[in-house]
Amino acid sequence: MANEINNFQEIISHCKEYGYIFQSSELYDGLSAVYDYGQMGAQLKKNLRDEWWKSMTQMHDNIVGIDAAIFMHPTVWKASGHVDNFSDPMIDNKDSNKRYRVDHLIEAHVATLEKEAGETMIAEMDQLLAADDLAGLKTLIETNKIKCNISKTCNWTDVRQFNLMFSTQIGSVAEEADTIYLRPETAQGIFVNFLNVQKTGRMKIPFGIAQTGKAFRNEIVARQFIFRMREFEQMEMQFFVRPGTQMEWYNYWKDARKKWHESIGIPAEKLRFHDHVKLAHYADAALDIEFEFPFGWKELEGIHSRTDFDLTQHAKFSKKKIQYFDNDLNAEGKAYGNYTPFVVETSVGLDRLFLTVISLAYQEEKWNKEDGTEDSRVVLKIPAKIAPTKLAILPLLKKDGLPEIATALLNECKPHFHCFYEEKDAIGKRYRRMDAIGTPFCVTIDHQTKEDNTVTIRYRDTMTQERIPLSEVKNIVAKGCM
RNA sequence: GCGGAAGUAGCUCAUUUGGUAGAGCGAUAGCCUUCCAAGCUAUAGGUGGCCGGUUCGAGCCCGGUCUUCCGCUCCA
Repeated sequence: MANEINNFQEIISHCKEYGYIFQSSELYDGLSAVYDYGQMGAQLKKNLRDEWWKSMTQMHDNIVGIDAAIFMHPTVWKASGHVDNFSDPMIDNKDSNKRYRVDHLIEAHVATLEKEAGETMIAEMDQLLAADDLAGLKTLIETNKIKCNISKTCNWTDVRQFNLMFSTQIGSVAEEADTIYLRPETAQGIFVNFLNVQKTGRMKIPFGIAQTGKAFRNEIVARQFIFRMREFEQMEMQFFVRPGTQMEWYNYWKDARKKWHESIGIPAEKLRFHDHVKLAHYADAALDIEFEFPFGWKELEGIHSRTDFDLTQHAKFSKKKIQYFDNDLNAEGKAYGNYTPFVVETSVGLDRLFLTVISLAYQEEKWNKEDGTEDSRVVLKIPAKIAPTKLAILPLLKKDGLPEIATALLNECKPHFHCFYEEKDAIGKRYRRMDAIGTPFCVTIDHQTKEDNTVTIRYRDTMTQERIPLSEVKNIVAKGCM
């Protein structure tokens, strides 16, 4: 484990040194748990996003993609339950440093009381919660001598409100009614557009709506590099199904999503399922696809069976009917008719996926050269199809007409994939630089090229090289990146 | 949020008890060489995270603060 932690720090350093990830506002000492993607990182992230987008929307006839706004009507978050569930009064015990949700603490205490006294206390608590009376809640806890389970003391901090949603105002006048939130999840943008997409796209159930985009959570503790950030990007797809079939689709997507991760080079043994025991208020089944990060097994993607909770809630809060008319015939030969679809959600953290790919790709290699001396390199073995730069074009010398041939090759290739051209420094050094940023293919133009129109192609992962026709470079690299 | 550790050049680090900061690698320009970090020359890059205090004098001592990592906690 010590090695792995060490390794994790080296990955973080490497990400910075080679333009993958920088801390946000580093010039001003940084902003906690916010990161920027650099020139290499932005491209890798885009490639991951594109790969996901293609697998969802292009490869499934019945899934379409949308791009909903980050700002949404405030009532959306009341309907979704985020206003109630995302902002909880909390209190800390100063002796044990244990933090409790105030309502949980009081409810646990109530469970030890007589029925009548308990009900009185719950009623009092509800009143205080409704009035946002934080001082009153603390008084309630203290007068009833509610103790911490660990320290067995009543040494409490003040009750504080933690709201995991960021808020801001729309319009220039700061009034209560104008407060809006930065979305804490992208899913609601899909739910509120369910009818728009279904009707304009003439979608038939079962069908899905996919979306990628930023979401924001004011985490109490945000840490572990880009694993838990305050601003992060989700890639999610809501799959609308006929009520009663949700478990079938839940299992379908569970397998489909794991296979997708494997398709971008994540080894199966580094992935596992983790079923949720305690379910969220909206779900009837939920699991995580976990990856073995350098700091342990952690959630990479969530698969949730969200029932009809979200659509029902939005129908209720908007006072509009959100239903689907299903013309398919059931076993009795009658149309299924009107119903509120059930939803199976797949939701990946793009930043987590990025971290997964980088932590798998990062390798330090050592070997002995022919003369017996030791040699080494740091290489990012990013699968070719998601690597930020696909091909480096390197004239062996920057004279004798070699740069001209190289430039012509560059111009031929760059409309098709991302290339990098370099004529400085010894060839070995240039190879190492390409290893460090994860370029899967290098092509070197030398004097022989002028004679027989062949070049050397050098493979990042094996460091082997072979002679290929100059005219084949584009096709070979393009094929290697599929 | 609590506790622990840390912050010196792009990276990795040095700077013995307080006396105005160095190296290796890397980078840039040039020469030479040419298939796996070669050589030579030159150049750039740090108000020691930031603010304050003690001191004749602080990278070093003290306080605060920001950031990161680790453990706990939290994660609808």
